[in-house]
Amino acid sequence: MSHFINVILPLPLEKHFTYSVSPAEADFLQVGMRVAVPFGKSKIYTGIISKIHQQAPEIYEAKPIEQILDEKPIVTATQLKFWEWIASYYMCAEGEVLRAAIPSAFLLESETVVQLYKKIEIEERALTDDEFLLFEALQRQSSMKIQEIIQLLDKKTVLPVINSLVEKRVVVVNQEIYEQYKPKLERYVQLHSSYSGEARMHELLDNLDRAPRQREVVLTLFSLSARTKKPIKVSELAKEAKTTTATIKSLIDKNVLEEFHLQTQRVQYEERKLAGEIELNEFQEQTFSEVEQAFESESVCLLHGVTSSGKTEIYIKLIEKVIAEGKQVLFLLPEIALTAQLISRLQNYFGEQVMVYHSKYSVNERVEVYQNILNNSEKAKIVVGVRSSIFLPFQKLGLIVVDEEHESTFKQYDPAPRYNARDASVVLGNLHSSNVLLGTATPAIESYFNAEHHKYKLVNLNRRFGNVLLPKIEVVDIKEKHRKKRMMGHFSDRLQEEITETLKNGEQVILFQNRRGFSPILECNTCGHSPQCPNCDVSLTFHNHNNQLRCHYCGYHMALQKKCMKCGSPELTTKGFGTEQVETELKALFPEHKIGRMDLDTTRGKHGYEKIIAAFEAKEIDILVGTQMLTKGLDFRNVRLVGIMNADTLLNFPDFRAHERSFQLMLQVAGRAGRTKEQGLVLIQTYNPHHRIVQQVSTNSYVEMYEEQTEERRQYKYPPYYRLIRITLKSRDYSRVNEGADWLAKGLKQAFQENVLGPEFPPVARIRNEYYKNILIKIPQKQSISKTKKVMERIFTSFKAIGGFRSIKLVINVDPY
DNA sequence: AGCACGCCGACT
DNA sequence: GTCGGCGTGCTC
Repeated sequence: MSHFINVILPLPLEKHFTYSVSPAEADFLQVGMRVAVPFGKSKIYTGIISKIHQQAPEIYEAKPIEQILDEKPIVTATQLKFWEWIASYYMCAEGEVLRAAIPSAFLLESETVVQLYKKIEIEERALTDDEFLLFEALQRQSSMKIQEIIQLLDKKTVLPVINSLVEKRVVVVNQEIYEQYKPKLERYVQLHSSYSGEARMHELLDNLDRAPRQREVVLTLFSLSARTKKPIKVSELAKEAKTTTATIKSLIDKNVLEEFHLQTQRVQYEERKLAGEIELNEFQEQTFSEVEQAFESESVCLLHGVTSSGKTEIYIKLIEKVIAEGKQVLFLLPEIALTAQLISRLQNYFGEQVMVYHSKYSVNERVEVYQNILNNSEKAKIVVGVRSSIFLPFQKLGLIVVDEEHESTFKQYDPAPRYNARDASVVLGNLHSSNVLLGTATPAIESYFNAEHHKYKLVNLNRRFGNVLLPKIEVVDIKEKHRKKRMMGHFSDRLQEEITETLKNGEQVILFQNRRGFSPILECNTCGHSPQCPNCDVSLTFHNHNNQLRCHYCGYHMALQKKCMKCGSPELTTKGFGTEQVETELKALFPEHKIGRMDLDTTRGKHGYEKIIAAFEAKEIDILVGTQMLTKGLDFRNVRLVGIMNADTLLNFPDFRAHERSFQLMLQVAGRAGRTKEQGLVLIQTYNPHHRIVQQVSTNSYVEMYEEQTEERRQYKYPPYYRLIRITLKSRDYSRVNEGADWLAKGLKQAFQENVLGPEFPPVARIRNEYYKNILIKIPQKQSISKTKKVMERIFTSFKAIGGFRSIKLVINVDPY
């Protein structure tokens, strides 16, 4: 009886692939293990076993596997079910989910390398120019990857060259497999075995009489090993003996010492004192028991707690209970870098039981976190991470906390799977029979809607911690201020006044400037032309710090032009203003105060955020100017004033969620003010002081905002009443996109009638020389999602069957955000 | 996705 | 006339 396995490959292919295995292999293998398999002509991929069976495929012969890569499964059965759900709900291949779900170091892949054939005696004349070039290069470096050869020869098709050289027996082609995960090894030393025994030791010390440094090292080693009984690290010994590793090395070379390696954990935390018990105040206590009660009847609970009401303490108490039951906890955050404060609070409380998982970790660090969770190790009881942490191999998940649940960063945009970690964690919670807590000061309309309609439980907490008053919010009408000439640049007299006042009292100021739609561009005063990106349909934005014009979409950049590129006029102005301009104006207005800026430009690099935040906390900065980043969970004690430079750019964004987002953003920024006893102040500068959202922010009326917004959404058929699926067509060929989009929209309209919108060009219709066009499908609540998707798939299949459309890429975004 | 096969334009 | 471009099809 022959045996087979089905394998998921990390490729955007719908199917699983079947390989043959020997009876012994079949006996050893388990679902969830990795195998290396040949795929196509010459490539080797890592796949995950999804099924072990004995049904021989009928129409082809299964290839045998190349290699078994694991001794036990690295993917759990629950994960496989979860992947299946993600793939079907978000309309992508399971292979794409696999790519996103496990650390890339687990997915070793083969790469074609070209090497010289052993004994080469060739007639150089028999080679073409390209062949000779490659031959020469291979004499300098022993092996080359295809990509390197493409660069070397500067052409796209290099395989004919290589094949011809193979035929001429000049080179050979090999498949090199890269195991990417390298355990971190620490160097240890011990006395060489030949020196055991007292006599030999004395002899050794005598011999080292003339080398006092080395003698010292040996003596230190004795005393260290007597004290600790543990293996001695080279670095430790060097430090203790006050010598360099070179001295130790010479002892190793002399065979006095013996070197060995032990695997260590890369992800380590310094030991810290654990914080004591957390005392909940009366309102937190009340909320805590409400959440617990909620979990008795419903597995998902939405915690709506005003900013700085102390949600974190409640989370901690809940987590504590769950880990006491021996279960694991997943704590999801929108972005790690911005929430260092929260992480250290969790670590202070739970110590080594907390593990952090995010994209700035190296591939190796991620493997270690993954394995700790897989083994349900004590070090990974609580996992704090960004959206991709929903894919970690939890064994027994007891609670998922989604903090700042309204954040759009929980939705992955590119590449597939385009999942929303908040929504997916509800499904994940289901698979684990675990509870899910969604926490935020400004719930997403969808979440609040679910709570209202009894899908989730709702718990409110509307007291700030320590009974701090909510900040006073004041709206400043800048249209009027302009009329009365009370503006200095972008600062109203009112804002200047309050900044002065705040600084006088030694308190700090935060100024918020939305970047979107406000990036400065260069414009010609004579003809109105502004420099465009050659690859995308956008104006280049001006970056002061390096005098460059830059494209946000493709990264194209050029030096700042002195003359208009169209008419040659030297009169150029920068239009629009961003954080940089705010900063410049501030420096002029408050020259004697330190001003800091926090945006994408200043926070680049691994510790960019931390530095600025630390400087602000240490009061080295008086006024902090920044973008969205400022809204995320930062807890500054000394901020009295928060200024929103211009609310209108947020409100006028062309998106059905613009109002909801503006409300959330403004309220979140406002929450940064007055976190201690004194009441804070928020000034909102706007041209539309009577805008409903501005009013609702100033009175902190979430429910009112929710009701108005849902009514609008109902009327215009948007979520939460309708589900959305957006299809984007991409192609280098402009007319092809148009034709394809029209065809597809027509087909979809036959099935879904008026619930198909478009096709429409997005605001930026060309990116990296590819044209984009969107079609939007609205799905009424009553309409079955799975049937809708089936119909869509069918239409896509006939779309792809049409000759000219095959080169058009289709991007499907379910629940776009 | 990656790679091979097959068909048409700009160069010797 | 070929070389090199990309459209088309397949991968267990």
